[in-house]
Amino acid sequence: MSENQRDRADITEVARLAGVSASTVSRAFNHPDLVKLTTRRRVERAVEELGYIRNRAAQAMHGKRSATIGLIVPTVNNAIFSELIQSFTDAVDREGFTILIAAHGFDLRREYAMTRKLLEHRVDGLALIGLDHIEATYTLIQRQSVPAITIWNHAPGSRLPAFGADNFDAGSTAAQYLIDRGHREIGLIFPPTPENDRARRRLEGALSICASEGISIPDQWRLEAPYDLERSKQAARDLLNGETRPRALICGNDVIAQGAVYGALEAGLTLPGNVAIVGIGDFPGSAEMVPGISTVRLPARRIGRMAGSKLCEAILTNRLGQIESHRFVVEMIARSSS
Amino acid sequence: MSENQRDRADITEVARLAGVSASTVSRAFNHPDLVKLTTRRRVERAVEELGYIRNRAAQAMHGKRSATIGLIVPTVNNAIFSELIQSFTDAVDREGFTILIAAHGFDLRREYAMTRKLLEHRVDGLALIGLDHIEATYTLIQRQSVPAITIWNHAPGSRLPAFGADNFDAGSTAAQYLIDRGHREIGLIFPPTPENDRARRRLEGALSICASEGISIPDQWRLEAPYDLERSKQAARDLLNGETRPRALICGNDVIAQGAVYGALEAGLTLPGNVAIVGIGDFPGSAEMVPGISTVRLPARRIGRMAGSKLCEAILTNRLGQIESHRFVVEMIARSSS
DNA sequence: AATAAGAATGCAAATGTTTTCATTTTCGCT
DNA sequence: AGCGAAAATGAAAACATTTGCATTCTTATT
Repeated sequence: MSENQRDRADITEVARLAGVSASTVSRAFNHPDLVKLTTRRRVERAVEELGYIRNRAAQAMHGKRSATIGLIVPTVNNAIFSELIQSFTDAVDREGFTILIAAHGFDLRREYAMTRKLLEHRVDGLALIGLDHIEATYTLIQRQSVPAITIWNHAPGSRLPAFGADNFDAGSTAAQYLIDRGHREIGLIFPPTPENDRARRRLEGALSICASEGISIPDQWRLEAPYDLERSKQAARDLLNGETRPRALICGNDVIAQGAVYGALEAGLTLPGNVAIVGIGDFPGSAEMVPGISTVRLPARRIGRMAGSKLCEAILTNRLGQIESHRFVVEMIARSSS
Repeated sequence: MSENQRDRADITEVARLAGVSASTVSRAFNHPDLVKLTTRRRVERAVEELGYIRNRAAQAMHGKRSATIGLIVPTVNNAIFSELIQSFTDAVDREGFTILIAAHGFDLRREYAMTRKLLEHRVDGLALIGLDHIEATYTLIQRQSVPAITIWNHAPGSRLPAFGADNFDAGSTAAQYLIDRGHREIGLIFPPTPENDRARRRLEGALSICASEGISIPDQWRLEAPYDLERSKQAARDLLNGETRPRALICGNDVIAQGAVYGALEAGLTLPGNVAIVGIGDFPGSAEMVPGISTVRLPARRIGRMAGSKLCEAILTNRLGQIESHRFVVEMIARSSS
């Protein structure tokens, strides 16, 4: 039985109690300057007494904003995007928006489905990670004419405003760094790249530098591992236990680099003596680890903050479609792993 | 200029194009079995052609569900909750719900504000972390009669259904483990506990075991550090560089334990020879680290999955308010840090 | 004290759906 | 063919707000 007595007060009840019309209550919330101080007080008291909570859904129906922003990420599972998500969330929260979040697990078809889902909720803006998306996702966003941005990678000619670092640059920076220190026997551990433009660009950057320096990387020194400590640790162990092993390792990101360092340590190698390892990202933990991980810093917090505030700004000022991309510079951080 | 021509089709346009009434279109979405196959096809074609996306906000206004669930966490920033969030998100996604997420930074007043915010969006359910919340938050939830659960800690007498482990138990398990191995000189590094029931219970658990074993812990061996690698590393270094140093360390969670291990390594100590370290949580990375961190496992994925699916179930079947708490057992994982 | 301007408020329409109830269509039988 | 039942559809009300327009109340000015 237990009748679900959801007696949530609505605006008319508040109005009745305050002895005003519903319009006035609405105005008291949305345009407080239009209502006399004393009545505003009365409304506030009624709101308090009834425990009224305004209904954003009903607002949103009015062509008003839903005050939500959709954020679609590959995963929230590890350190990769956590700083980014946190700073993005903080930035939009400051403007009164709430995040609708969805994770697709590096599957771009699922990403499309989640995009649809978030659009059903009439998010006021949308943020995706990276530049690789299926055509359907792009056209969906375009047709709905919802302000959308892309975070984490920056490349010329991107179809949506992009806030991120040039990942080609990141990859080549890592490679150049090792080469500058005299390394020529270089191995690579990267995740699958077909649906991951960030990793792909990094890999391309690293390979292009190697090529231009006349360094070729044998196939058995090019391993694939997902962004997962256990798997990357295993990959590194495999690579470093081979009869011929590279003297340096470029990793697709810092999760892989962390795994690789552990793998190397367990294989009884010393860093950087026996093998040098560099990562990309400068994730939480990379600085504190012993040995600290040499890495190419992507300024996640700054990227998230700017992406969030620029998106909000575009929404609030109705300057849609003219969000300017921003390229963040990467920086090589040398630590003791290399 | 650039007239923002948001020509988003609505249900009546779809109806017009399909040559049916709006009701039929609505039914085609919500009760497909009630509409003839051929007209359903026609509707689908119209939907496709117009790029129509249904408006959940308008649905929600109908007393129908908003199909969103609010998740309020202290932080998404590091590894603490990432597994939990991911598994919770996956679980509710499977049932067609989307997550509205908010992070309050371990500030329970902000948590209250975010709770309000999410209720404005008419979330169908709400999940909070831990049992410490200000009174206003509890009454708010009660008054709105929104199904709400609590994740991560389980303690008798909790005011909301709780899905989590008994953190007192976790703390005492860690202490008992060290004591069983003959340790009596034990130090503690915990975060501030006033607004953090999980950490508080763990600390109480550890202290109670020590007390019952006749072990007293001097004040200078009890340090406070937030869940932050850098700070906890520093704390551990301070502690272990003192003229008298403990031979074992219990850490408030694995983030602190990881920092402590790094601190110990940098202080030139060997583990577990010079100092044994145990954490709580078994976060990602604790197993892979070298040395691996001995820790009390809290089954984050299982907790998140069950919490998500139980909450959805309650919402979908309208069995609100009768969600059953579930206590997950903890398990000591011995690795090489102790 | 009368008036005009401006401030404050209320009325009613509009928003995009879902759902109940009524009506129409279809279909199987005789 | 015609009937009744069942299936399919439509009309209209309802949901909780916002807002344009109209009305009423204040206040300052003469």
